[in-house]
Amino acid sequence: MALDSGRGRPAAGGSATISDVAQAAGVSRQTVSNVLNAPHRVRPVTRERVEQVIAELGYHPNRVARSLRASSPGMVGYRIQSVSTESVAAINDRFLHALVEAGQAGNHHVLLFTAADTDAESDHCTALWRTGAVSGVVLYDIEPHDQRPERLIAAGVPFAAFGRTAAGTDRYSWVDIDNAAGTEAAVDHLVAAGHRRIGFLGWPEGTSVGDARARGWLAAMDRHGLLAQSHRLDVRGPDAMSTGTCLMAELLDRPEPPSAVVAATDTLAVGALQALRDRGLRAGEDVAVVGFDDTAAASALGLSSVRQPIEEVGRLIMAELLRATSGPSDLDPLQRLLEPELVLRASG
Amino acid sequence: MALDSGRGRPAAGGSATISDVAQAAGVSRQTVSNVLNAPHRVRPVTRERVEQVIAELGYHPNRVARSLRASSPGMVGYRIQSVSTESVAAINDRFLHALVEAGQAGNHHVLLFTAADTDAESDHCTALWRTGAVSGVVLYDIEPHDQRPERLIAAGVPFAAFGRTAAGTDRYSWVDIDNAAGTEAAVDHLVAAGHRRIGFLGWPEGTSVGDARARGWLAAMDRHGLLAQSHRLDVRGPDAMSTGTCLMAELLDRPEPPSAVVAATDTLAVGALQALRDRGLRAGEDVAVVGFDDTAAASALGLSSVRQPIEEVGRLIMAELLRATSGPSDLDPLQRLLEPELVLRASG
DNA sequence: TCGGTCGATTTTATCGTTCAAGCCGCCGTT
DNA sequence: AACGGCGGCTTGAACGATAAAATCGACCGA
Repeated sequence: MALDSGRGRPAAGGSATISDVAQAAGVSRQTVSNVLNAPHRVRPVTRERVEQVIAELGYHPNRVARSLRASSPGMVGYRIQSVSTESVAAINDRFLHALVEAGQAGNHHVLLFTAADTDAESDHCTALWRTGAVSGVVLYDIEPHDQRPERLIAAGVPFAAFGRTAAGTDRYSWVDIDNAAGTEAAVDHLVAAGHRRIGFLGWPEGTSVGDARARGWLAAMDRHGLLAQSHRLDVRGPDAMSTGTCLMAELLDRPEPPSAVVAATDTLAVGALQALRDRGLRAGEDVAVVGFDDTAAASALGLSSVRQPIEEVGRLIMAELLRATSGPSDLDPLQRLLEPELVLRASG
Repeated sequence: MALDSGRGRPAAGGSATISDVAQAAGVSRQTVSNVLNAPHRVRPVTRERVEQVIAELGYHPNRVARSLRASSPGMVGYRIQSVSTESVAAINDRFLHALVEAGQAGNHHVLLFTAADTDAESDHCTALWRTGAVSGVVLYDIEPHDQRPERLIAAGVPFAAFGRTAAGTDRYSWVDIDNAAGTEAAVDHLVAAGHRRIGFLGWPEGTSVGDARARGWLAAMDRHGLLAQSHRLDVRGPDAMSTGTCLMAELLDRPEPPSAVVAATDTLAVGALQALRDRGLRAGEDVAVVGFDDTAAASALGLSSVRQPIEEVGRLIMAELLRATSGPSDLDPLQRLLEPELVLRASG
């Protein structure tokens, strides 16, 4: 029988190492390793003996050592944003959950960090990658002129993004929601229900998501030939419930108020519902309201809303990142636009 | 000048290693290491030369290798829960954010994982610890008869918990909110405002958080001698907005309805507000409502609410966990009860 | 009987870092 | 001049794992 060449500590304080198992089973470290990673190379008799010792000692291979050898940490970085006190209906937690779940399926974990702004985020991502702490990072909520993609490309950090910039999108992997199609679907539905004057509650111009949702409303209204009588029903403000209430009130005060509104987020839509209630109007009967994101608030309030397949986005992004980092070489980056889906409830 | 005994690859594909720096600066690896970790041991001239080479090569010490050597991964595990579709106002994201931020301050990162239930969570925590992936874990939302603490103690996994079990709390570190004091404060405030019939909207019995909040309401009502006329104003249901609406409606239908209610969560309180509106009653004028958690929804709706210092909880838990894992030995576990604070708004 | 192939296992080297011990030269002391 | 001490640096070993190469015996065909 062979002797183990490693040190002979008998599994004292910490858990057992591969050398402990090797020694106890009377084989070499490598054979133990093979039992775990390439069982077909080991004779069944030996394998069973080793497996039994592994069970007895409660041996679990050390991830850190494995990562060092494999020069792949099995980690993906993600910046957790500070919680907004404005938005009453966010979905980034759904995204994160999907990311973690998909990562786990591919034997990767998600490592969280915080950063004050996107510049600090880029720096942190770069540092994490340079120190070998992560094999790649995930970016959330990319803006049209976001600096993050180009910075990370310059630093050589592998990444995949939810959302995309205005330019250079062919150079990196992204998954995005067809936000315009979402608001278009909302308008189409409202038109089919007989509405003609359909307002839009949106964010101020300049965000990728907000602009796309506004564009969808505009395109659909135009397609139905309703722009002439509705082009002034497009109102904007920051993403807060109070904004939704104010903007809706403003629209209702018009000489020709809308009979329906499409909101860029559930937060704005919930605010709009409030404005209706303040005037004794009933959502869905007097005025139809459609939100965006299908949050818990929407389902609780019976608010129709456009649902993003955000879990699917998380899965795709993680799968793509793992493919890119563990894969053999540089294939074409994934660029995928997913369709949202209108969920109908009492409000419209 | 000495030669470096390590291999001589000139920093090809990946980033530079400590050996590359040593070779380029004409010193040994250990000297480079000392420049970074114990600068006082290195002569200023040498130090500057090495520092310059470090900057030129863009060298960043590899965390994985460092972790292996130090046998401390610099990671803390945390289970991210699946997102509830019921609760419209959760605060676990605030907790997680605080945790990550506090960890970063102590050079630790948070590693996320998912698990179907608390048993799976315990197993995953144990596996993460046995494989050396984390130096400890954080538990969220401990129930009275939660199995997690004792399981982790049995497995030897270091942890710190938000919340505590009914028994054995002296054996582990926890931070909890004095939930009873929160609802007591709410009742005290309402009594001072002249209310006598004060209802309670809570969860069914059996949860640590829910029971404590109910207990606080009961204790304060008793202390003010109001139980006789209000003991039937305690209604319970699952934590959903619709529940809040139903329960509130039920209370309002009583022959002697409450003039104020304390809710166990903002979700229930928001539902209650809805019930008031359905009957044309005004919150804060006709009926006072106080929620719990001070979520974004509360501030958006002008709902008075009991605010948990959850960021403080996150900071304390992370600090304690780092102390316990990196500390020299087993000091007494931290056991800390924090006071919540009543935030007054228009609803009461 | 000998070279060759193959399967099972061991040996060696390596991932990148840091701890512990060793070496060398300089200074001050007696 | 011999010695101890110390600052500054290098050397060797170790952390725990795995890829690649080497070893060894058995089996096979010529």
